[in-house]
Amino acid sequence: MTTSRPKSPLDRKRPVTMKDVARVAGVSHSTVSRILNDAPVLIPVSVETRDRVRAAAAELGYRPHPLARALRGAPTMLLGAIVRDITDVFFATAIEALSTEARNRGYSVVLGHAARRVDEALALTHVLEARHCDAVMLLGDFTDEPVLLKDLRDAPLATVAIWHGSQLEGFPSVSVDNVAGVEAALAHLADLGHTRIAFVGGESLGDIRERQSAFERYQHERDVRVPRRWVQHVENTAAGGEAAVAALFAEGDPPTAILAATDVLAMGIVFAALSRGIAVPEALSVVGFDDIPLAATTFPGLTTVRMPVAAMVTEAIEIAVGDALDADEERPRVFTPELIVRRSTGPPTG
Amino acid sequence: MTTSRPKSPLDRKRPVTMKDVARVAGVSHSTVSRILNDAPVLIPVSVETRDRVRAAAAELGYRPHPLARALRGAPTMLLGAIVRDITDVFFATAIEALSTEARNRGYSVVLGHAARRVDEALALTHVLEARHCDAVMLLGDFTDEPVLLKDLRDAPLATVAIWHGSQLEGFPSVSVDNVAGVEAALAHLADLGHTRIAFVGGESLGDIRERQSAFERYQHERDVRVPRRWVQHVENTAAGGEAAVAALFAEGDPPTAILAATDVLAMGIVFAALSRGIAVPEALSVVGFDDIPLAATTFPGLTTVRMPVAAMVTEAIEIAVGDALDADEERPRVFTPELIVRRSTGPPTG
DNA sequence: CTGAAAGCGCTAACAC
DNA sequence: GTGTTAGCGCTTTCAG
Repeated sequence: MTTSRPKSPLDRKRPVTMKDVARVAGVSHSTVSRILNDAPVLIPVSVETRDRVRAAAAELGYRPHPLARALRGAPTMLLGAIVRDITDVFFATAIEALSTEARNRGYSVVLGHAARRVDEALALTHVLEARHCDAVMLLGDFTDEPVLLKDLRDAPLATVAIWHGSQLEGFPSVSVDNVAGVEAALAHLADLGHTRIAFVGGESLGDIRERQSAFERYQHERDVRVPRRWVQHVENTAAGGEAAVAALFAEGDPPTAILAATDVLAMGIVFAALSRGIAVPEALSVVGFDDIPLAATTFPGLTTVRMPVAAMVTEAIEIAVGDALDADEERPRVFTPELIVRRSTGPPTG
Repeated sequence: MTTSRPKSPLDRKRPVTMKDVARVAGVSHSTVSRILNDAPVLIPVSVETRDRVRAAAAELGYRPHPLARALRGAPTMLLGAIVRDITDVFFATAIEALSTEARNRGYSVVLGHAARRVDEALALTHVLEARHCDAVMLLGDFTDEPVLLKDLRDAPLATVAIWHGSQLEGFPSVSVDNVAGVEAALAHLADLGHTRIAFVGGESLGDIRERQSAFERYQHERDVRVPRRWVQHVENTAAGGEAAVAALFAEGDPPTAILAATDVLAMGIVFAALSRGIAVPEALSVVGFDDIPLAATTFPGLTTVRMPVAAMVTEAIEIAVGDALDADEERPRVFTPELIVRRSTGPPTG
């Protein structure tokens, strides 16, 4: 009796059901359910049967079948995450945070991976119809995937948008105060004595766009003339950073500091600068945005605007599945980022 | 009729069921099922009814309920992915590839995120019991989570291990030929004229360990004496690379080339070298492992051993859910990596 | 060609 | 205390 294995790898065939447990324990199907779900406090069950049933369940290696439960109306405890590009380090970090926070609440994350499908129309058909999530979170900007958004809007499914720039459009959203972040960064550079500051941004989507306008407005308000060349649009990769540096330092009159729209870009910039003998921060200060893990461990450590990723993600989950059932709470939650000063910024020399 | 919206955002309450469609179309429940599932080729259905039903379904915005289907034995089309650390760029890339390949086959990926839970015993309880996946893939080395592995082994669930070092242990596995990769890298360095080669590796898990032994064996076989200091163990981050460079160049007698166990490390090394005025590749050649996206775009481009990620992931999916039902196909599939030569390696000078 | 009915595994009234 | 029953939404015989 005690030597029987709960389950051999071979009976992968038919999973053990409650009925099996019931048969072995010599009770009914529903009694098993009651016991295994700990309803007993309310509806008393004899200790004896309980033990018998528990033993049987253990012996057979019973595992509840979540689908059947879900069919009865129980939540699936699955959170859909549709992310633009999980290859982007920032979003990978965000997914990790999402996964962690979700798990703390008993949820798991299923990846939507909408990323650039041509048959964009199918995105939802797959993500939604086939995957029973309790809610879905949009990570990043999806304005260029209107079909997805429409489907989501029409679906009987709680959806919340995170980092979708600030522009809400039918979904509750969680975003970051890009203006505050940019201002903190620029104020820091100004304090150090910089006046010749360039901006480098990736694709003009959501947050990136906001950061750029914040930059331009800030400088404009202070009557700082920013040469057109000092606002660079490149790919949001390290290579993009390299390209930006190339452009910025091609002619004379280079900036003494660069505000990059993301840390990935910033790292590319630092890398490119170092490799052409431009000392950081002595000859060039660089500040990034996001505070991805690499930002701290890279050398020199990157001064950056930290995104409160965990808090934002937590809030999003709360909105999506939380008890805060304030119906149409569509007002955006905006979080304030924090400037982290490391080694990549310093006073301009010369 | 034509102006009725399929569904207002407000009836998030009760999803439209087949019964609803049936009622509207004036047919039975099961007829709807037949039509909407295109069984009609075999079991003919009058064109008229079909159209009527389709119209009704469209009008009501009917969406099949996947759980009910799954309950009937249909696969859930969900693939569990348990990954050590999704923050690791390499694994993030792998997840992306997995997601893409999975989607090509109609599957979605649910993130297990086993990463370092103290209550490791619960891992499976959550990952498995609550999430009806058709199969699960283990990405990385999990030898330090025996409970997880045991649960998985006992579960009625196809599991395949990818990048778990080579050591199979009860699961079919897909891995990479680390020996071949290391040999290619070392041969390349030797061709360039290097003899003073160091190895830098992260935590001694799975693949990393294999790469280190491959390195040691290769040198040993050629009677190359490797000072103990030339095999560095550091954190698998850019900071780790920095630490390794610090150690390697602390005393005289530094190597002229470094083989890093991962690209992240290699990047840290290049970064650290550049920042202390050690030219790459003139004064120091660096080769990485993995070929993460950053490797190509970084400056200088990283010479590295490319991991055939997509192919490996595809194979894993094939094994897990494919038709290749060769029962106990537990022989490991091993893929051969390919050396990609970029700018971070060159002949030693001086 | 189409309807009735059973049943997937589970929970929750509602009996006894 | 415990068994019976119904039903979640869907597919699938089996009868017409």
